[in-house]
Amino acid sequence: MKTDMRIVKTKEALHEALLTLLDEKSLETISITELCRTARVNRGTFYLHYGRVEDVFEEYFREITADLAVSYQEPYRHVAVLKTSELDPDTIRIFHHVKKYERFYRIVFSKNVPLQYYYLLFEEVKGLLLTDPEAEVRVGIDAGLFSAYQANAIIGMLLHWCQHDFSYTVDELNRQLVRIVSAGTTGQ
Amino acid sequence: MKTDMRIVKTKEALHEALLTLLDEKSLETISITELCRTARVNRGTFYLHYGRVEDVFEEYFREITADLAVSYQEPYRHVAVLKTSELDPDTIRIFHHVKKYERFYRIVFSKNVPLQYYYLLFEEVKGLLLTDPEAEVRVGIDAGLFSAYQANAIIGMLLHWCQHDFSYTVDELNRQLVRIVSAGTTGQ
DNA sequence: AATTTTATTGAACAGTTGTATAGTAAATGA
DNA sequence: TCATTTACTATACAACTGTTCAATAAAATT
Repeated sequence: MKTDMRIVKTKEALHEALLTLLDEKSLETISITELCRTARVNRGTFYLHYGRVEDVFEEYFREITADLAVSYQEPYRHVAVLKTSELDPDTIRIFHHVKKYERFYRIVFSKNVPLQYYYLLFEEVKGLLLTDPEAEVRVGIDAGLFSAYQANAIIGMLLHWCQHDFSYTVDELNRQLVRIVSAGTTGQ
Repeated sequence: MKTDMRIVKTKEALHEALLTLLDEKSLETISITELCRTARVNRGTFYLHYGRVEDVFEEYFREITADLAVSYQEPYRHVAVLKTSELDPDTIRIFHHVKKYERFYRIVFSKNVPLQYYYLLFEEVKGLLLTDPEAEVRVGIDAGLFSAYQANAIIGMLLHWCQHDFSYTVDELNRQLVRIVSAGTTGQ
């Protein structure tokens, strides 16, 4: 059975209202009452679907992280983007993606926002690494631990990028990632 | 001039009350009113020093991350703990530290908590890496970006550890880190 | 010990939160 | 098209939030 049209309408109204309000103020300062007033949705209805304003934002952000995955799945020139060896700056798509949705990632990485979005991104990037064709696990290294290490390392670059107001160019970051990864940590 | 004794007393009362309440319920569910009632501090007084319950927790957590730094500064056997080369499992202290304060890190890494604590930890670990005696920056690699990469990679392991209910032993993690780092990413 | 400074208190305010209930409206499916 | 199901609304409630204020108490300064 498909979802009730009324639910779709309610959610769309809340999504739209959230975007409108985000143009004026920060996510933390948007109250449920205010969001519902803007969306012309009863506050009780809100609680039927969500618990906090942040949950509405999360619904949005899931679509965005899905875009991240999609851009990797298309096999044209973006294959094996996060291959940790034989890494080519032109095949790395993650910085493009983040730049494209910079406005959202500024929110995701802002300090008063809950960790839930961070985990969403973390899981997404880990997933990309695990579907990496070169996933020949090294002996003695825990695969889960390793992908957590690698994925979060890249997110660390994103955090740094955001902290510096996204002032690096995408190409610059691609080159830096290649250097850091291919330099490894032993072969200085 | 030193801080007023009344302020110290008020803050201690709030700290104590927060610990008491954290034994029973999660951080997000503790209201300002409840915290003040427990601490026997007027709610208006709370707003004189803090804005949210989380800010009281942050004050605590700062002491804990300070302990992380201290354990590295003592030059006995813990020197150069996060040296990225010549890494010895016995010199790595970060997993010991996190295990010691597991109760706090469970909160810091829980999904409804604001990113502010994460950044506190991120900055602390980055600081440890930057004071690394081996900080001979490789040519063409941005030092800030590199330490962000490395620091967050390690925190990625912590996230994974927490997600798996801290079931790895400290020694196991130390060994894994050594393997991951010293295997590098090129020399498969 | 007396004076000045300032942290804390208690009270009050409008607005928000989370929850519940009964009535209404709209979508679904036969 | 009609009956059934279910999402939505309006309203109400107690508790919490963020802020302000005059009064008080307790520090710091002389």
